[in-house]
Amino acid sequence: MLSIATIERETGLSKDTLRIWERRYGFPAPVRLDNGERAYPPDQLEKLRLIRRFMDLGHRPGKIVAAPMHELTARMFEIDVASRSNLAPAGPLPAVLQLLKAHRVTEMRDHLAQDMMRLGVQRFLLETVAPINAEIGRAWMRGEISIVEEHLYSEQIQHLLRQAISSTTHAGQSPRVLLTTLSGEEHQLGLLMAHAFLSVEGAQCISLGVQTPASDIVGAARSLQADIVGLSFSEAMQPRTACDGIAELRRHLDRGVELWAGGAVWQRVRKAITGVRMLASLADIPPALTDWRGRAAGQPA
Amino acid sequence: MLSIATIERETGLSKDTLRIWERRYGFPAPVRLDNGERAYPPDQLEKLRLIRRFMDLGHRPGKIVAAPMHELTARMFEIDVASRSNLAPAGPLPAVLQLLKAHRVTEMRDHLAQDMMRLGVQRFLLETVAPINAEIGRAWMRGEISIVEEHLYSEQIQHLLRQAISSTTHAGQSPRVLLTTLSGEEHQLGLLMAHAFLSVEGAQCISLGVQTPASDIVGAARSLQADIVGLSFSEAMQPRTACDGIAELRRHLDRGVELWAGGAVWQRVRKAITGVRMLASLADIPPALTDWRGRAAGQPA
DNA sequence: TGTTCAAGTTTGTCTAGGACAAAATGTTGA
DNA sequence: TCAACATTTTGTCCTAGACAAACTTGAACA
Repeated sequence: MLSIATIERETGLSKDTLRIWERRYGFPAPVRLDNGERAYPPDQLEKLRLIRRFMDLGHRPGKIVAAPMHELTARMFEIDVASRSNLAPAGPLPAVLQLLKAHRVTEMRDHLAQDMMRLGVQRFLLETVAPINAEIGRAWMRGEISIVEEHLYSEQIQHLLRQAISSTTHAGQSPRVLLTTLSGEEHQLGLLMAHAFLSVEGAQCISLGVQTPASDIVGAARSLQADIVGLSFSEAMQPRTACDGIAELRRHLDRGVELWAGGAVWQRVRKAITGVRMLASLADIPPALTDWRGRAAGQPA
Repeated sequence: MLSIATIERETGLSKDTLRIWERRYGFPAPVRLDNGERAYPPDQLEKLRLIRRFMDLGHRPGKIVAAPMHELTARMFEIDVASRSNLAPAGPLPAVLQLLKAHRVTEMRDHLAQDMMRLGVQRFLLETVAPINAEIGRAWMRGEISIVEEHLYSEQIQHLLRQAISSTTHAGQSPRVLLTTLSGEEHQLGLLMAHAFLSVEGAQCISLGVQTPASDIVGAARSLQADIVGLSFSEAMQPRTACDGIAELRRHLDRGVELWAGGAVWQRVRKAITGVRMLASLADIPPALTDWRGRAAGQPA
């Protein structure tokens, strides 16, 4: 039996949201301990995870929270099938995933390294890493892989990407991009992917790692003379939180500094935020850079 | 003016905690918007950050939350002076710190890289990285450097160490060490230093990164056939929490698997825990490895 | 002097249900 | 087809009380 705090941590749904769903839709329906606290059975956590996936796809809670589990799984299965046919068929994906599930780490790393060499960093990121990330996310939702596999995979990718970054030129390139995530966003992988992508595009990246408070970012952008501040948001982040955080930062950041916000969250956010460039995919980076360089050439300092 | 959600994100203090502190200690004391919502002035965020530092040092809120700001800054200053006298300043330290404070990242990286080449990975870790880490911790306490500098430094060291790790042999070495940290311990640097150190000592390391739940570690050690599970604890961790966590893990871990606990916390812990090897410094690793190899040679599988 | 145990205090998390603004959706008219 | 307005949906914030876990204190004992 799981506490409301555990459910919040595991699903990313706030305690307030969990309580109000219970009041409005009758689900989740935790049993009560003697002291009146909610205690959630594990299968309700599973259903909440599934609901979370629907919400991330843009569905609204009123239509899905009260729906029976079998209906949800059936509908999600259809979506899975549909989305899978979109993507580049198979390729390195099943092989890497199988090696991962078998905990054959060394072989997985070699496989990925070979792929990176074959495709180049950018295509590797777009055609191999991004799809595998997505598939791992789905597999985790389905309970097919555990935290351990996720960590193993993440570590290997980190090693590869940092190697790629190390081998690019560091000095004197433009634009200068300051990369980080806001407090509360602790996912490194998206940030690192952006770093690698930008580096091979010839940008000069300075990464602060994850979780830099907004006020410190303002100061850092100034003292490091960044042209652009790039923030990464993971898919798990609430769109609301992301929007608030980035709007707050935009308000304090110097006018001359651009603010780019990357990550899958932005696919779910419609409304643009003034002065912020939203990059819902790594593929949006090259045109954004071309843009910037055009403008920089037009108005030299 | 900042909302309660922003304060939660920036300080890591939950909304519930912020509200109850206000009720009990009279601080924070946000103004109210027309609709009754709390709006915090930025200087209260600053004080909350300082309070957070005290809490991380083991202080309790009742004694510090209501204290006036000047008293807190004064006490923090004393703590810094006290901690400064412990260690003598050393060789490459001032140079790197100065470059860091000046945000001359590229030069700092080159300086560190050169040092690693000159000394070798192990001496580099013991004689350069560890002292600089300590000095940066103190400087941060003193308020001489900000989170930004800490992040910049940490990123550069990460790059260097991962490069070092990549260049070691991966296959077939012994012992097999599974490296990670427990949930709640999110500091990567110590883990990565141990990883680099063990790798050049000829151990075969598999890192899961930070924050792996204890139950998952048990399973991972089994399926990855680890000889040793290595956990890293940062200095910020409470000794009590560290002891409880590691004892819990020892109870569930298979008998045949050794458990090594590294990090500066163990200098403050007197009582040994049965079945756990405590390594208060990186320098304790070589004898521990020699030990293990002696035993492994005596009792071959 | 140091350790162990019980009593007392501090502290964070949980509860309930009401209120409201922002976002999404539905409806009307140009 | 698009813009403007009305309605519904939805998440976050509010107050204030309760309680258990964590920590501190003090007494009793080795």
